[in-house]
Amino acid sequence: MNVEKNSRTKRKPHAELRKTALSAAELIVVEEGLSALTARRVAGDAGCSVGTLYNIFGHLDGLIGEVNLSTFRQMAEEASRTIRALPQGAGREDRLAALALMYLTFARTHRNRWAAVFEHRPQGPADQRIQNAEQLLFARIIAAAGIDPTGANQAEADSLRMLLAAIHGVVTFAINRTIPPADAERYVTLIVQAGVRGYREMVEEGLL
Amino acid sequence: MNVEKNSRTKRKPHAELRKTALSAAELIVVEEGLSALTARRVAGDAGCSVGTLYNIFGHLDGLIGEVNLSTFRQMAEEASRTIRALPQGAGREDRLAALALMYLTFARTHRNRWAAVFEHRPQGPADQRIQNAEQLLFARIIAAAGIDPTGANQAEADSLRMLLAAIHGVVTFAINRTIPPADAERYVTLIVQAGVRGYREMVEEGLL
DNA sequence: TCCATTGTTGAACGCTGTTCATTTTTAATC
DNA sequence: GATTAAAAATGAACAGCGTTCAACAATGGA
Repeated sequence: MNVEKNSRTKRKPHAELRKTALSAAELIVVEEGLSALTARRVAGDAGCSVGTLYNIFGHLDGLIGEVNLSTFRQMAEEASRTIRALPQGAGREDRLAALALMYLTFARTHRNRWAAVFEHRPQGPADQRIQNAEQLLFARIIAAAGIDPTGANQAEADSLRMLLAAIHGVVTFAINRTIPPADAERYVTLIVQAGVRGYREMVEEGLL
Repeated sequence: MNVEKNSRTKRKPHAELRKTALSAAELIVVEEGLSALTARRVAGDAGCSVGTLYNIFGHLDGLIGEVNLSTFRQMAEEASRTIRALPQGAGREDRLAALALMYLTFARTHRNRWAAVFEHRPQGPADQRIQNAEQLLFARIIAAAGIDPTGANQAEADSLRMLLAAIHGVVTFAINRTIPPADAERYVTLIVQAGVRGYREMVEEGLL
């Protein structure tokens, strides 16, 4: 029996309600996508009022940012797992291909969460914490590719950054434009190979 | 009975207001972005009521789709212009690089219009007319690259499609993540060169 | 017990897309 | 012109959105 709203016998500490609301929000995003996430819906699922939600997160953007940050961390963890699982003697091409395939797999298995990261366009300045998580992920990938992103290798690191953007583009099209799964994996691998080989060739020709 | 079988004007009764509303909508998107486009705003600018707008376009998605279709056609025309301006003896790499740079330039000079195409996520099935325009643009680019997209060259056309997705990814990051203009152009060119050369190398090695 | 502080609430505000009964305009008939 | 039926235009109304905030409840010393 649901005791009326006036009965606050089970008061939850602020931190706990925060976690409850976040879990509720994540569940909504996972199951129904970002567009289903509304303040009233989260409040209802978390068992509090909209006002309380705003006391905790300030704006709804703050809550969404929190969900996306969680997604990003999950992705970073997945990347670390992939890197650790690499064979000892794997070359740069194989390493990057493995990471690119991981990204494709992540986007597919966590479709709504992944999409939410790019669908969400906050009004104000970009969330610093998400940018930090993003940079950390990039740094790990650059390290995994065996590149020291300082001094003379700056250009190499930058070009890898562009390769990652390219992979993101291919994955985006693979997700949104209904490309057959087998093809998508082949193409993601292809773009990595083409990128690495094309880059190597240009270095050898002295074009870079 | 109102029977005017021969009257062309009668077939599209809203023709004039439709154009006015569309121009108003495009202006709003260009100057303030897709998020500023609301039914009441367009109705006010076009000098009609919201109801009339819905009589013409059905849903707001229909109006947005119309704006995006216009954007796509503009882009396709720009692509044709770029292709026509190519030197006679230009190779595939140069041709695709020119088109990729055109895409980057278009995204930058028509930022809000370009963004609207990808920000808009219609509920129902994808707009067939936009998909047609998209396919036509792809076909032109494939032709410009000197590929016959039939029979044995199918794989080559498909890999080019993926290269275009990659370019889109790089342009997206260049637009949204504030990469210095000079770098963006360099990277777009780079990804084309790397893609073409990497692909060629793999063909020569018999990997494809 | 009193009180200041802190946490919670939900009605209310202005906005959104969308609908539809009502009114206005149109055009063919008399 | 007058009549009239069909077509087109209207805008108030509805449900839902993010967001605010005066009012209320709970807490923890004094």
